[in-house]
Amino acid sequence: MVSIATWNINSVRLRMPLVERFLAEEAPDVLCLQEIKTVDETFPHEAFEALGYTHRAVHGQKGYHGVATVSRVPLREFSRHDWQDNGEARHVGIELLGPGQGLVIENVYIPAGGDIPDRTLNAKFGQKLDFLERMTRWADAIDRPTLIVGDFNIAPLDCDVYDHKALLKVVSHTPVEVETLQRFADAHGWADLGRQFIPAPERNYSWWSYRAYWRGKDQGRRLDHMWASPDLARQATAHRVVEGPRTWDQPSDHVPLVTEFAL
DNA sequence: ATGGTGGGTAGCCCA
Repeated sequence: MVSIATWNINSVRLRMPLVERFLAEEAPDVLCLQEIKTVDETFPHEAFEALGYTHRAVHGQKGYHGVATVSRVPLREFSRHDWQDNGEARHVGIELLGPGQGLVIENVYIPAGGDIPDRTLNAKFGQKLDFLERMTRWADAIDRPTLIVGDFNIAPLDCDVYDHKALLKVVSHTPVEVETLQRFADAHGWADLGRQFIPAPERNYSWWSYRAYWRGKDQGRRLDHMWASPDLARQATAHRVVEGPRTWDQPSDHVPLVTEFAL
């Protein structure tokens, strides 16, 4: 069995105590982090190594964005894509070398897209859609079992948000984003593991805004995803959303997902 | 009724 987790940590240095608790409790073999907000030189390598996570691929950036994949099983860095061609660190791909040998894990942080869902008024929204289009062309050429995980910043299904109608004009749930993400899904035939194991319309959220969480109304959205190649999806044996960390001290606004594979 | 919270960086940008 190989277990793989993904978590938008929103500053790995600030939240290392939460990461340590999560690793102690869930013990995934591989953890894919997004929004580490630091570069390789200031990444908390020692803390991960002390817990046995001695393998890593860090694609960091000072202050913003940044992704890292850490592991207690051997891996090698496989690729780094810049689908906006603007230098932002939003992807790192690895290949497992020991248990799960040959599996490719793509760790991605899709741009949030700003506040206004109109590319003529908000360049960030256009950049988000363009990022997805370029990912789609890339995915069309994938020819080996691959798992893609991360913060997609899109909640695709009606039941992936607390109020579908109210969020139709809110970036993360607009029809044009959902349609663009669907074209990405179709390009490789990705299986959405979150919904393979927690079928619609069951409640399934991974993010609650800092602004609204205090209201206590469970106004969540499913922005984080784990998608598998068709053959790999059949080897997935369990999947869970670990909501506990959202209630821990100084939490990320996202919670981790974990999938287990019979590999 | 158009706020609210949070992180990193530097004298605001991003989410």
